[in-house]
Amino acid sequence: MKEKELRRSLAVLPIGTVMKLANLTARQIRYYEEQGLSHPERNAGNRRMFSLNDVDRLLEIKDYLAAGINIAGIKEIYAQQQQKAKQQAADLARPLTDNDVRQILHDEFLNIGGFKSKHGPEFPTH
Amino acid sequence: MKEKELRRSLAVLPIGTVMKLANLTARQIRYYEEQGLSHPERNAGNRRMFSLNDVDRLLEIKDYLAAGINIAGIKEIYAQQQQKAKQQAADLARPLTDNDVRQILHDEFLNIGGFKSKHGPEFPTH
DNA sequence: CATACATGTAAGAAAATATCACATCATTTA
DNA sequence: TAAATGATGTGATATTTTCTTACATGTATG
Repeated sequence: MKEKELRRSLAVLPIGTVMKLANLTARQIRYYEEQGLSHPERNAGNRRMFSLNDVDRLLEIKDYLAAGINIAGIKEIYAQQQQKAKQQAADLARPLTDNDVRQILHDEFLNIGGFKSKHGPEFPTH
Repeated sequence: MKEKELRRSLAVLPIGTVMKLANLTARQIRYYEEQGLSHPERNAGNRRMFSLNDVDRLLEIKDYLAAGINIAGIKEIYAQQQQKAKQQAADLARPLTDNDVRQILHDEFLNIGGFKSKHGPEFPTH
C-alpha cells in the first residue's frame, strides 16, 4: 500500500502536537535534530513540520536513550542502518555486468567442488 | 482495528495544515464550524486542532457545496445521518424485553406459515 | 575536580491563529 | 428593480506558538 506510506511521511504536525504525542519537550526534540538524529521539514515560515514517521523516529530515540545508549551511539546505529539500506538499494539497482556473470559462474563451479565463494555481497539471483 | 479509528480521531492538526490538505481558506473552515458543520477541538491556547476525520468532513462539505447544495442543505443531511446513527445505537444498546422475545417468537411462527414480519427495526439475534 | 552530555530556562523576534467588523458579489425575494 | 441573504474576502488587533541564541544545571566519567 503506497498510499499509506505517503500518509505516514506527510509533514503535517507542528512541534506542539509532537511534544504531546511523544511526550518530549521542545528542547529535546530540537536537540535530537541538532544532533542529526531527526530531520523534520520546515514550512514557509520556518516552523518545523513533522510526519508520523518523524514521530516514530523520536519515540525510537527516546527508547534508545532510556536503554542507556547515548546520542553518539544512536547516531552510529542510524548510520549503519543507512549503510545497509544504501547497499540493498545498490544491489537492487545495479544491473549485472558481464563480469558479474562470469564471477558468479566461476563461483558456481568452485561450489560444486565444495569450496566457498570469496565474494561478500550477494547479487540478485533473478 | 480500533487503534486506527483512534488515530483518525486524534486532534493533531493545526488549521494551517488543514488549509493545505483540504485546499480551503481559514475563512471557509471557520465559517463551516460557525454553521455547525464541523467541530474541531481546541487546545489549551484556544487554537483549533483537527483530526483526520475532521479533514474528511471538510472535504465532504466542500464536495456538497461544489455539487450546488447550500449550507442549510448540508446541515440537514448531517442531521439525518445523526438521527440514523442514534437509532442504530439505540437498537444495539436496548436489551430485549420479554415482550420483544414474545413478538419475535410470534413472528417466527408467522414466518413458518410464509408470512412476513410487520416489524421494521431488526433486533440483534444473538 | 574538570569535562562532557542531556536538558532546563529565559529573552526577544517572527509566524500562526483568534475574533470581530466590514466589504463584495451573486442569487433570491419582495 | 431594490433589498435581503449567503458564502467568502480582507483588514485590524490581540494572543499563542515557535524560532534562535545564550546561559544554567545536574549527573556521570575520566
